[in-house]
Amino acid sequence: MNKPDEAPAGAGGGRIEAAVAKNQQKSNQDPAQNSAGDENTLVKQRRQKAEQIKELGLSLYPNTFRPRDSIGALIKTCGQLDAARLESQEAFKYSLAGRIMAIRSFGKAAFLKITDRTGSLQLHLERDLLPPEQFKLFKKLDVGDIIGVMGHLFRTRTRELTLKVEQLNLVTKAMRPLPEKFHGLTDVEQRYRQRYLDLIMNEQVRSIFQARSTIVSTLRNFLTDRDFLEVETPMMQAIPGGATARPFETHHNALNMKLYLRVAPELYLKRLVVGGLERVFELNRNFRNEGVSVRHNPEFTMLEFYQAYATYEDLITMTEEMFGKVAMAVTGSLKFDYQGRPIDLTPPWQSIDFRSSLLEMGGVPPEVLFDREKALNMSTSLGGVHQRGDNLGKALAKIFDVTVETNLWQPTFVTGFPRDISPLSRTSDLDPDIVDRFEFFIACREMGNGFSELNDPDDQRSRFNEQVAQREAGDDEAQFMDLDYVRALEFGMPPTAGEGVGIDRLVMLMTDQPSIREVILFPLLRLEQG
RNA sequence: GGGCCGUUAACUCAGUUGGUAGAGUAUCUGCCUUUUAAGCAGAGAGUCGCGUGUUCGAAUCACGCACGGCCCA
Repeated sequence: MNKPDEAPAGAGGGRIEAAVAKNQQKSNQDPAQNSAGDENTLVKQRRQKAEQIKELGLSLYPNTFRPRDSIGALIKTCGQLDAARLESQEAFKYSLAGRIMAIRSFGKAAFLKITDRTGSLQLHLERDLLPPEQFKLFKKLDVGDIIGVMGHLFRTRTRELTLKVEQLNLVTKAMRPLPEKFHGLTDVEQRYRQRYLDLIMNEQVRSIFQARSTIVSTLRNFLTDRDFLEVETPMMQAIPGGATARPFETHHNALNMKLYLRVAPELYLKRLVVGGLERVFELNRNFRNEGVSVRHNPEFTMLEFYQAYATYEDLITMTEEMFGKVAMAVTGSLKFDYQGRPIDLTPPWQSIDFRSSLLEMGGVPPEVLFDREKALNMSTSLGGVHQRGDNLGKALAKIFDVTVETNLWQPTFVTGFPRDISPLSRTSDLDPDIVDRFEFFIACREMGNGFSELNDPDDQRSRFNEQVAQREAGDDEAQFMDLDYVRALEFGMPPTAGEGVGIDRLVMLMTDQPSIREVILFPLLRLEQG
């Protein structure tokens, strides 16, 4: 590890390492230990049991048991068989591994419940059916331990499918107790900090992340089926670009170079289109240095895809299809409820022009649409915060956010965005003030953004210059000049349409979750204190 | 950044007007070979988030801080 005085001069490395050291000091405190260093009694008792298991000649963490079956598969094949049928196949042995979630012991017999990745099953242990040392082992087991078992299936008096255990193996001893079986873990903070416990205890949480995986693979298949190439472009960028957002800064020691975490992959993906990869996509993380809320996490997942010889109108159709595929994969229908209100993804979705939406849904007087001062005044009176240099488009966008967006429950494309808030979009052939761009909204949330790409290098250079001027005027979300990107366009980019979709918000929609933190396994939290 | 709410045993939660800290689950001991949040009898378990103040006395009141949640920006 570097000592602070070895950090490159002027890099602030010493300060960073000091901060890290401070953080580590804070996080070193074990929640199960008090200040005297004594362990919690429950942990102490489990360690004693672990010692007793070792005295039986057993390892606490053997890696030898291989379950041949899974609970889910077993329920699928035998879940419908009656008691007589199960009895007739008593010679058929199953081998399973899983975590003990409940123990109901009667002294000389017991029922356990174990869970594996595919489901839960009840086990029945009888002293007289087990080798004596394995029954001794059972007496030392706790809820939370992971075991491997072999046995045959039967039905109990209440007809529950149950495995009669003929062989019991300890697979992994748990030194800490699980949360209470009935209420589970409900403390939101602890659920996020100790997501493993949340996943053990709450089946609905597991199903959210299974749905997330289904969504991501559905999107991948959708695009690769259409001949898109999946690529990975830099997350550490010397010039952050592709979105209006404040970046995180970092530093590369060996190169002594300031780097930014990307706010979007856009400019790199379009360089690839210049390079002849006419259809590309990237499904990966972006980082934006902004606050945390039910809709925002500083790192979030975005899908961006680019198709040459297409327009934003083509993407509108494609988006409807793509979301339809995802909804069918997750909910089995294009119609489902989100937070108690119906959503219908049946195409075509409604579509509205940006300015018209302000007039019709936002109650904005017509004269405000083309007057920067009036628009800024109106935005401010609605609670918007503006910098002196803010242009008409920015003012209108803020007004849109508070007046129109809140009405867009059903899926809606909004088109005709102002040019001055779209520095990477192609200017409309019909109106120089607007661009060939759409955003789409579901459940009053922006779900994605697409446009015909600006491929005129001179126009792009002047748009960057406008952004630089805004940055110099104090807008730290304005974009940077990227001369290599302009140079790439000078080699010629075919007319291209591109789109970005916020995956976390899509997962929220499809899994009916109100907060982005419920669909991110480890959402950003402040450091836990000792 | 602002407002409101929360933080009590491993977990889920009570805690009255300020008067020595409670329950259920889990744990431990004993009984129990078809239970379903198994049951019965007994026991142990606490830095009441942290700090300062008010008070004879603070989980409880006041102020500050930390962490989290919701709303707003």
